Amino acid sequence: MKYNFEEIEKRWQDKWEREKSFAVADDADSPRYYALEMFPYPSGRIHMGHVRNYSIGDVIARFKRMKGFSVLHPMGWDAFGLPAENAAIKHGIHPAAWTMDNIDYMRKQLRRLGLSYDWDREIATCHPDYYRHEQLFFIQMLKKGLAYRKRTKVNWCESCHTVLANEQVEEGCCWRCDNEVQAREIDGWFFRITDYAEELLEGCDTLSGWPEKVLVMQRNWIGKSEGAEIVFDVKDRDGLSITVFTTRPDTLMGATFMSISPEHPVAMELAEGTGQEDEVKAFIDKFKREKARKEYGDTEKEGVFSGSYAVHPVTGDVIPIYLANFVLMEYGTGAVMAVPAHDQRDFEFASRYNLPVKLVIKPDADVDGFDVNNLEAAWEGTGHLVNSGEFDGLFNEKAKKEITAWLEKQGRGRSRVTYRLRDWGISRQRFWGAPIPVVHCEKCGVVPVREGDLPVVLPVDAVPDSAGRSPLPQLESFWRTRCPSCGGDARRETDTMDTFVESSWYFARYICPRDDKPLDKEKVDRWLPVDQYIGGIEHAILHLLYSRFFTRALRDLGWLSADEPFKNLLTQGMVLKDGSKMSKSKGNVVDPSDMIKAYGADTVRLFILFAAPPERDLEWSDKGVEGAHRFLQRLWRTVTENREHIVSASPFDSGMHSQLPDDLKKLRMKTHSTISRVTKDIDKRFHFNTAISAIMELMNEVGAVLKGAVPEGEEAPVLDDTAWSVVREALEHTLIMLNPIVPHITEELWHILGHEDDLWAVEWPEADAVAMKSDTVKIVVQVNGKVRANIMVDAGADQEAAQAAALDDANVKRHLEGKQIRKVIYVPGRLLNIVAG
RNA sequence: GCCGAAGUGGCGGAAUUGGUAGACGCGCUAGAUUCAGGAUCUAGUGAGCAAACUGCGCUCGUGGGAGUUCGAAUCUCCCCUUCGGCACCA
Repeated sequence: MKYNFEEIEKRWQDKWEREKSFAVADDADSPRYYALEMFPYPSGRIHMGHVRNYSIGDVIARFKRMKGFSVLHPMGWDAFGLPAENAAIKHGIHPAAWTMDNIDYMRKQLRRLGLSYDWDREIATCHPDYYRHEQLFFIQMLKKGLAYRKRTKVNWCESCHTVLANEQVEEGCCWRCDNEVQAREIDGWFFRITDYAEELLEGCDTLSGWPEKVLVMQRNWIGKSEGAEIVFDVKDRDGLSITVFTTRPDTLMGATFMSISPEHPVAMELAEGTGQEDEVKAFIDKFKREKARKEYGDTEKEGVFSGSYAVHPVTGDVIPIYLANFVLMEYGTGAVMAVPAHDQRDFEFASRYNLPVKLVIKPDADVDGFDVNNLEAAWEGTGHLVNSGEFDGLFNEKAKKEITAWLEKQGRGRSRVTYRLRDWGISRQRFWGAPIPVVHCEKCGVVPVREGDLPVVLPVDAVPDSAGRSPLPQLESFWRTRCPSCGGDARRETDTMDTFVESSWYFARYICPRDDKPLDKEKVDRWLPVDQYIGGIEHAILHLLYSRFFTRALRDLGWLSADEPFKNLLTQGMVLKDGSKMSKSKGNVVDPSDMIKAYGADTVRLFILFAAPPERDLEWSDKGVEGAHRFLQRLWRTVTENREHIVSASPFDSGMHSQLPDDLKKLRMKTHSTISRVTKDIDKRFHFNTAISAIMELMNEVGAVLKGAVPEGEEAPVLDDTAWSVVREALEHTLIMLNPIVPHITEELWHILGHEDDLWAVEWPEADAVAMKSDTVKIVVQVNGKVRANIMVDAGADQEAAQAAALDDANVKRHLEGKQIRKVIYVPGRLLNIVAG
């Protein structure tokens, strides 16, 4: 009987589809488990990264199902996005048609992998039935102040007439036309994610099922820092003051000048009437040009004197105010007090412009190369305060609090927490996205679309023009509308939402995918948070942070109760070929479909799960795939060639274990220790590679038993009924354990062995403790820490017995010759170490 | 620069709590089968030393160096390399 994987895989896939085998009931009694993989962008074809992601998820889903859980395991499409627009421009096809074609093709590819999805729950985010709910959320967020509109600077390409995302700006130029990108101020929509900064940060501490790496990245991204705001009056300018933010209020007395961002609103005002106007204006212009090019990061620190002075809030000293290119308007207050003695950036700036340096914190211990009178670098460490008047002698960490308190009392400052996180800009001047559901009315201003009028449908009779411009602002049938408030002429918003908005709540929609309302709270609360989320590390910040925010926003709108969307997260590594990421430009792409055609889905799944643990990068190996295929061939032959004997053998009665001959006891021990090992590897660690290798060992042992039973000159093994029973037990458990990994071949062999039930629905086995117990155990004997012998002792042997047996060993004797035994360490069942000298 | 992860045979990777380093797979070598190739099966496969008996035995070895321990891939410290993230965040 030949292993015809193509025929076998198709037959089972058809059956699963026909019978909706993996559809899950919402109200099942059994415990629930929500297994989810990041849904794909329908780019055209699936790639190996998808295969890996979805194979991992499928093993978990199938395993949990066999463990008795009701498993929710859905799939869908992150279907809005720029590639569809590019394809539209290039091929003159509507983004919707292109996207739907891709979805149809990729759905077939996923089905061909035998993934156990509940396809009835499939969603595509470009469908109005999906995004209409998102539009409702938007309106509710708008009413709650969580969505708002503001004017802000963006990357603008004049020749393409569009805003570019940061990642589409290459060295200051448009990625498409190479035109220089300009900074332009335009209106855009934002989500107030900063309102949740603290909660998102604290939430990180509750995510014990997330990789530490991702949590670190999220915490850094949120970037909380605690410090103080300090108000400096500007000299001779009545009422004008500048507020700075600092994390080092303890160094206040060392402030010798002030640096403000060239974008600071008072920059020009400071220069007026001082004779510095021209220089300041030139500097600001230059800064704007360079900023558009995004070159800063390692640009040299530059600045210019503003012409004005600030008054030190404690000493009353007058310090110059500079414009400095490294001060960011977006962070803090856009102005800093410069303490060159204790901040490296200020130190460099001061050195360049010959500004005074005042040491106010003295290191407690002698520091190499530290000279109070001749600083070579800023001292950013701890120490005690000097040159600080009444604060002298304080430890600097304590001084932070005291100085802040002092300022507060004087009304010159207050403690303040700042976050690096900015509000989420969701406006896109693109066509292929969910329309933002508001209208602009000359009388009423910005008015949300009435909830009953949703969805605002993206027209299917328009395409982007050849330059990539969205057709919406020109499409009168789209934008011309009436104001929901006054009924007068109004213009629809033509911006669409960032596609990350769709992926911020799709995991909740899967729970009630056809519901008329966005979310059925009762159902959603039953399933969320997702028990296991699986995807690439590249989403460590964006998608995962947005989803965490959106979940909270939905919670506060009353749509669900969860705080966090994903309880456990597994970030899988990349699939590499020849040491680097597969890419068209490198020409090292391996197409999953080619592999499935040549070896079958089971082989591809087996290889990809075997080659590396999930979180690590995986090196693709054609030879390795062949090896995986060989293993399945061997499994196939072992079962089919011995089919008759196995089928007629009675199931093994575990009560008979003690009466088995040693070789069969050994095989049973292997069977059950493998069950134990595989269960742990899949359930606790997701280390499918070691689970598979353990099953391979079991197969090797079955093979050895069968081979050993082949009489001289014959081909088939000859065993008695008891032995066949034990072999049957081993092989059937092999099929069960392999089923989540290679579901088709195991299902087929299961039926070949006469079973009529579905293997995927069989209960996951428990290891038999009796079978795993052995009468004797092998222990290692060391002399002075070096292995000198392996001996067999009774399983319960005490140290005395083990030591006696060890001393009986010739090699051990030899190494102990002429030596005194000083100490013996005994680890029962493992080792005996004799220390002698 | 800062933060994080990782360095184990020719390769992918194992090693549960500090207890036989190299499981499993790939590759390679030899043999069986074969006209041949492929496939399959058997044996071997970290580096060395030693050995014409038989069984073996011995030394070294997890990026480098120190340390803790009866015992270290595993724990501590220092250094090197690679990858990833952040990058003037005041």
